Amino acid sequence: MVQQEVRKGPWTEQEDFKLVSFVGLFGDRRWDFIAKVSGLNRTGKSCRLRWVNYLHPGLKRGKMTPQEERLVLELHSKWGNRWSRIARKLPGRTDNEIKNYWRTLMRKKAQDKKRGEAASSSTPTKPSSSVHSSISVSSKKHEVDPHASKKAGEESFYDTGGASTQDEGEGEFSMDDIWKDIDMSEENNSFVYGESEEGCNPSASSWEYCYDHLWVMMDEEPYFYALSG
DNA sequence: AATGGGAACAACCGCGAAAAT
DNA sequence: GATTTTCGCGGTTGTTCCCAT
Repeated sequence: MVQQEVRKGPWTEQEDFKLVSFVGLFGDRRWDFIAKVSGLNRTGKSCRLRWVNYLHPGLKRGKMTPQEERLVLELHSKWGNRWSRIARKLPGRTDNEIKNYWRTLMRKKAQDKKRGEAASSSTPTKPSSSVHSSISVSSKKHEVDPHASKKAGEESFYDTGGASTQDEGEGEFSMDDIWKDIDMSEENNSFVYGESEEGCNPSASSWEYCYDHLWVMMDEEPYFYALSG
């Protein structure tokens, strides 16, 4: 049998739309099934990743807040590289995001250390540029702002609040539209999302989307709030 | 104005665990 | 109970963007 080649690489808006639609229909569990029926030539794995890290509603985007940064450091010291576990304590953040953040932080630290050593052996007065103090990594790039944008075309696309300003033609819809669309089709019966009993379906990251359209944590109370509150 | 380096983000891969058959 | 399939996690790499020089 001739198998269609599996697509890889960046997702298009059309693909996103399809995926969101099918997750709305079948829930965010049966990835292999969704990958097949949706006609996306993607693996279930790829679909899941895209959903969890990017399309999942309730995701925060933009730079980590100082509280989140602190929490990540604290939890990492406790649990090590248990990214998914750490992510569960930071509502709206994904393990991938935290992992990336941590990696960047460590790299910065390493570099800084190196520079510091080099400086002390040659020109001792030279100040090191960035992160010497452990936490405040807030870089010049993004302010502490959930709406902080990064790449052009992305911010508006995934930021449910923003107007769509995509500049690379092709897709004419935004995530806003996608969610509106889903909402419309689900409007009458909560969020179809998952055929689980209560109309709520525990997702991989232990979030739930319930009748009232509120995302709530499943397993433990959001540590984040406890700490920052 | 051009360019090089660093930071942030997106996505893939491999492996192990859990669930289904 | 054994085998197969699917899912989730952690590690890694590639790409894009921004800032400083």
